[in-house]
Amino acid sequence: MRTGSHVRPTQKCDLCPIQHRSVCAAAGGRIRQELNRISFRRTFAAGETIVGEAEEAGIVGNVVRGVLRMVRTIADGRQQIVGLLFPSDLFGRVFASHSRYAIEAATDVELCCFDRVAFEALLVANPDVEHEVLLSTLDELDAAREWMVLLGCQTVLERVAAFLIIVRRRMMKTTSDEWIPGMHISVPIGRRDMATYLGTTVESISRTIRALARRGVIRIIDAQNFEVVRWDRLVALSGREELEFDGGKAGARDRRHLADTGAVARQTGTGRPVVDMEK
Amino acid sequence: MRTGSHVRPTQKCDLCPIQHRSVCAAAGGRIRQELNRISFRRTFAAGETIVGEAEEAGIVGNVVRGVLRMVRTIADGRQQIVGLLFPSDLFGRVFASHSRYAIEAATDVELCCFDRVAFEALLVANPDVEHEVLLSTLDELDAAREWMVLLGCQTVLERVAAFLIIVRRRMMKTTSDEWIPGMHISVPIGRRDMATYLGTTVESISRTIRALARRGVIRIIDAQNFEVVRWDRLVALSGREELEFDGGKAGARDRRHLADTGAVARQTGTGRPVVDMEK
DNA sequence: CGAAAGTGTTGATCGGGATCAATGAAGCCA
DNA sequence: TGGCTTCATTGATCCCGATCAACACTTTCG
Repeated sequence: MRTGSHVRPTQKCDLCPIQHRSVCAAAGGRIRQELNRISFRRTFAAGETIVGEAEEAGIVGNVVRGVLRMVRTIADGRQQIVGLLFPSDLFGRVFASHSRYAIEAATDVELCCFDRVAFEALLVANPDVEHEVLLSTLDELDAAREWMVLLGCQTVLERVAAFLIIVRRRMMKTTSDEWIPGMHISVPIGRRDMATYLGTTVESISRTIRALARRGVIRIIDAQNFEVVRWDRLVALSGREELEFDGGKAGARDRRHLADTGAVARQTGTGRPVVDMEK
Repeated sequence: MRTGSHVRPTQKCDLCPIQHRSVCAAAGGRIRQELNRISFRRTFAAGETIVGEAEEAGIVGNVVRGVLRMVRTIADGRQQIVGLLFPSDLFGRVFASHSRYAIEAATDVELCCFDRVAFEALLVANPDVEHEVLLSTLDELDAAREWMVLLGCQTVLERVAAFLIIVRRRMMKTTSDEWIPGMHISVPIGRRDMATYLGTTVESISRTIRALARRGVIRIIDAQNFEVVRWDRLVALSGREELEFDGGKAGARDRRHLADTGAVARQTGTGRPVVDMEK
């Protein structure tokens, strides 16, 4: 008994944990099969380089499992992580032959890869898919700018608090921010990467996390796992009453009146708040 | 004597100084006329707000003349400029009802505006134009990440040097970086905006610019105009031997070997270089 | 199994740049 | 013309966080 040719055989995409997210979710039927055809899985161990800095970047793709870091190294060896990529995030740079930063495995990772040129051709041939890529690029741009704010004018304490909040959101695959008692945050990367992402040092990261625990905001389970004891205080310490990091649509509050009434006026300096880490 | 209806009358786009740049350059014939139909010009004086932070953003468009700043204000009044927009840059956020930062006139500006929803419809109906928007969004993302590096791990001196280089490139409408003796840099914004963009203070900006002059790198003509005396040193001081800020495609050098051989290894801290501002 | 390397923590010290303060110059308007 | 505001600059001081150093603990590997 033969099955009709119109019955599609089970394909690797059908078993993919992220098939309902990212560009894959937007691709139906024919396009899905085309993606399936040109994709290939690769795994990398923590620390391996997927794409070297300024190297010819032949592949793009999705993170299936694990975390990637995008890292820029400047002349004298200083480094800055410009983004972490979690499952369902796109990695690589479409429509440019060279990446401007290295893409490395921050943990063991599993990737769904496409030949860059083939993927670009698919995008151009399928405006719906390209539209999804545009939407996700716009979200990444918003997130990058939020990070600029963090790096440009917030304290290390605020950066760490914001980082924990973001990690929770990304690891929990949720966009909601309600707090469940005993909520757990599992940070998938080490102090080094945290420091390189937050524009600070491992020592400052360590001290700041300890300070959060001492203040009763979190409880340290081990170096990578924390229990959130006071979610509200964690949010407050991040320096923003609303957290609009990635994906969340901003609230409607208009802050212009602050400047307009002169109640705050434009700041003279960076105006970093005084915080006492010791208590 | 009547002209044939196939002869298109002169339209405002035909007189536009940026008609050969931005999305307009990619739009030919019919699409150009459609853009022409839905666009409208508006001017704002320096300091005026085009779109308030987190406000319903009904318009997007192109900068025709002048400079816009995208500024984020956090709870206690601290601010960070997350981008400056020069002529031919797109402003506003397509495919989202709210902007995450205010868009303000940094100088007197002239804008070519579109109703956001109408522009989005045009993009969806014209994949070629949407493709151009994707390309420019990807470039903006690269630029935002370069800025993250600057804010995250570079000194104020490096930030100021990099800023001057970027301003020169954007104001001169060129992507080339060759240096002409007596080259002039005209900074269109004041110390306040420079500080808010560079994540520092007006005092530090002032001191750093003076230090550059004292070292013979630049000559100060007035507060906003400088002559570049030593372009090579300015580039060196920016902390990068190649300047890949916005639009420039990265060179092919691969720096992984540094880490791989352990010659530099991964930095422990931010490793900011020691510089003596006084000489 | 012991040496070596990597990771996280804590203490002591230092410095780049923020903050506070004061001045001069330039634009604005009644 | 003179008060008023904004802007740029310079000096004095302070402090957050980088740096340097030491140590415990874990993992790796010959």
